[in-house]
Amino acid sequence: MKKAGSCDLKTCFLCQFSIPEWIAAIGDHKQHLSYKKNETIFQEGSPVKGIYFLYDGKVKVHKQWGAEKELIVRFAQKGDILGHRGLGSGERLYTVSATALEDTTVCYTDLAFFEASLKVNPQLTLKLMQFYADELQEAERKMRNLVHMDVKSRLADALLDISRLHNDVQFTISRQDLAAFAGTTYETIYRNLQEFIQEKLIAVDGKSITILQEKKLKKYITL
Amino acid sequence: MKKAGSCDLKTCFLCQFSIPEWIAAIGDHKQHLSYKKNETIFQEGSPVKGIYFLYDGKVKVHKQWGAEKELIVRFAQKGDILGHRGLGSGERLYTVSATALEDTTVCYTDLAFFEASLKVNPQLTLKLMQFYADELQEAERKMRNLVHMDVKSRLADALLDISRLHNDVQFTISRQDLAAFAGTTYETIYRNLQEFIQEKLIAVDGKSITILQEKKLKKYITL
DNA sequence: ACAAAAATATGATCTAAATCATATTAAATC
DNA sequence: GATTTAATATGATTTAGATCATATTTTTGT
Repeated sequence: MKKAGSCDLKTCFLCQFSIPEWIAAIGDHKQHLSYKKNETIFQEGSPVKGIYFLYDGKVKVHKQWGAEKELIVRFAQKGDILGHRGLGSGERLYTVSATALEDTTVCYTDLAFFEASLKVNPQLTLKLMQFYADELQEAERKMRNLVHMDVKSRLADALLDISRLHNDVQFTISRQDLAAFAGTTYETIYRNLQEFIQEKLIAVDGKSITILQEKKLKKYITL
Repeated sequence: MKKAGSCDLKTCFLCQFSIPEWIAAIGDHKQHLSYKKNETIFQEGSPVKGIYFLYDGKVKVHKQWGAEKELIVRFAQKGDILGHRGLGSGERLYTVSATALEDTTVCYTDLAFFEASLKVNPQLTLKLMQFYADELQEAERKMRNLVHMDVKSRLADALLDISRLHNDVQFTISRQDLAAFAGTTYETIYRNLQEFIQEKLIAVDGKSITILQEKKLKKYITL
């Protein structure tokens, strides 16, 4: 990680929902940081010192299990807030890790300033609350999928999810990460991807995946 | 469901975190409702008209899957807020159902009034946000458990969780609900409960379960 | 109080998906 | 640019847990 210039004060969640008078204060407090691919931005279990906003690049938010196993909880993109899970009523520890999937720059705010921002900007608090509600809905939907859907359906869901995020039928992701996101193993993802390719629902070229028949993929989910 | 008297204006989440001047307004807007055991308070997929606060009784918050299968996301208790998952940025539909596990009374507020309350009481908004953060952490922890822990460990976790909720090593729950909470089937729960009984970690009498050795149960989780 | 429905108990069977094993290829690092 | 490390490919084997089947007990509605 190294420090870099400053951000445009427009893009991130914090700037977008703060009152104009507060933006200057944000400028004073924000730090611009950059991370290389595969670098850890913060680690599950370590104390929360601040909140991050993704400025450029791609980040996975994930939980570790032992040495080998992980679960990817979310992929974050430009503008997204990172580290807000630490704001609960319990101990202030990150409950997830964040790792750069490509070279990434983020804005960083220490916790005290972020909490001050919440006090000053009711709109920000409200939006953040709404964002939590959305994430909670999604987490619980995924929980249900893990319990009641088979891997192939979960893979279909994951692919559509990632496609929606990228706003493109084509995107790039490792099988490993896909497995951690769908809540299964590499081998199982490999086999089910093969099936989707055979059925011509997707096309694959290296790490690049293209969704060919969104409709049919969707049918796997409502089963 | 039938309407009943009014509540004490002290217990619920809304009253607890609103400024004193607002309490009168709450009194004017709140409705006291009562539900019999097994009655549905609200149903997944139906439009959100308001927010509920559990005043007395016990409620399960759950997602349906097809006709037979469910996943219990949370057990709610006195004071707890219900229906807040519907406050996300998307369509205002309940994403879960709430069903009374015993005779229950709740306070009800229409959505407009609740949103007004949020505007008037920054403290309430902040507390609600914190509550979301906690629930999100918990949901994601459970997701990880579903992916990486076996049923026996998840059952141990569920038992400890419920015990913590009731603030008692003894509590009452159907095997069916236990299965839906641990994300597995009745039969598997039955068998694993037997094992715990054999190992003398718990004692069971009808629907009543007593945790005998909390320490040892906990060990199952950190595996 | 009684019939119908739901929950529980328990064994037998089946299967999806995890694990293991081993090449091959691609990517990062010094 | 060579070497270590990580990701991918693919078959074989194992296993946890779901499903099925059926009997008994407990609840609940009328």
